[in-house]
Amino acid sequence: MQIGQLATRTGVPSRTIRFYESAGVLPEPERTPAGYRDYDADAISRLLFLRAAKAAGLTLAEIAQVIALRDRGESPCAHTRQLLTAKHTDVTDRIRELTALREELDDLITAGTGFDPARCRSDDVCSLITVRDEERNDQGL
Amino acid sequence: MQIGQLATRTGVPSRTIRFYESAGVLPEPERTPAGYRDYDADAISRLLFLRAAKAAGLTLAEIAQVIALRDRGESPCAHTRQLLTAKHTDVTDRIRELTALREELDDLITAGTGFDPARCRSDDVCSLITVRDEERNDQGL
DNA sequence: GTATGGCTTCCACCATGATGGAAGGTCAAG
DNA sequence: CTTGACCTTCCATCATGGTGGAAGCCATAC
Repeated sequence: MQIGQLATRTGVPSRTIRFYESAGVLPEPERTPAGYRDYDADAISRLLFLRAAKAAGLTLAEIAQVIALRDRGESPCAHTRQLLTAKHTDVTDRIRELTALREELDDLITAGTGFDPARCRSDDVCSLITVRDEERNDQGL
Repeated sequence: MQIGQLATRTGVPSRTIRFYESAGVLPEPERTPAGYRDYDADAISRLLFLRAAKAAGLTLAEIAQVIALRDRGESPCAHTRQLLTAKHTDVTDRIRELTALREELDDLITAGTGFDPARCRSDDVCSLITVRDEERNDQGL
């Protein structure tokens, strides 16, 4: 199967598939006499695994580790569990930090409530709103 | 205080402090006649907050907004509260996403405990992850 | 034959969050 | 006066995860 069909079947753009290959996350496939990448069915499960692992929050480097282990004939299960557990710890830490930050935002909101809105100078306000709008334009927020 | 002393006191390299300034996350400080940056004590708390917020996983753009709000804490208004609330919502969304990810990781790890290693030798790279992903696809997620 | 679409490679670029080095100005001590 | 630490600016580079475009094969349809 050509790269376009693999892309269609997995929902991963051809471009990104080539990028994954160049990044060492996917193995180099066979080539047709014309030089086209020629994938077998295994490529689909690999890409689906890749997609799933990314959805689970693993980086490409971490995913590459698991694939490399598997390619050496070892069972990646233990290693994968180790990666998942480490990731779980990371996420838990980040949630705790974000929760603390949310409490600070809570305090700021509470402190802001009850002040006279009439003191709102349009110059001051608009500079904040402007920053926000610029970010929206830049990042589609 | 010069940038080096600020760096020492906050644990943030001079280089990074200048980068933060160029990125608009920190205000431009006063300058000595020689052109050296001259910080006041407020810069320390500002940098420490920045470091904490960064540790919480916020982007510099997001931190810049919150810092701007802190700066304007003495003249809050409806718009600033609106922005605070929006920021609060963003953080809450992020916490929810991370919590979902953590639960997914939890499930993956739990499912992997006592996992039959024989299943790892299927044509999947590691069924520890792909099995879960297939279940999720079945549910239309 | 040629138009079209798909494939190839390579190089560049985007955002994010920095870090490194070069070249030079400033300043206090010896 | 020189040395060395510190400061300045600017440009380049890194890692991450891609996206975009150009130039050029390849295969098929008309």
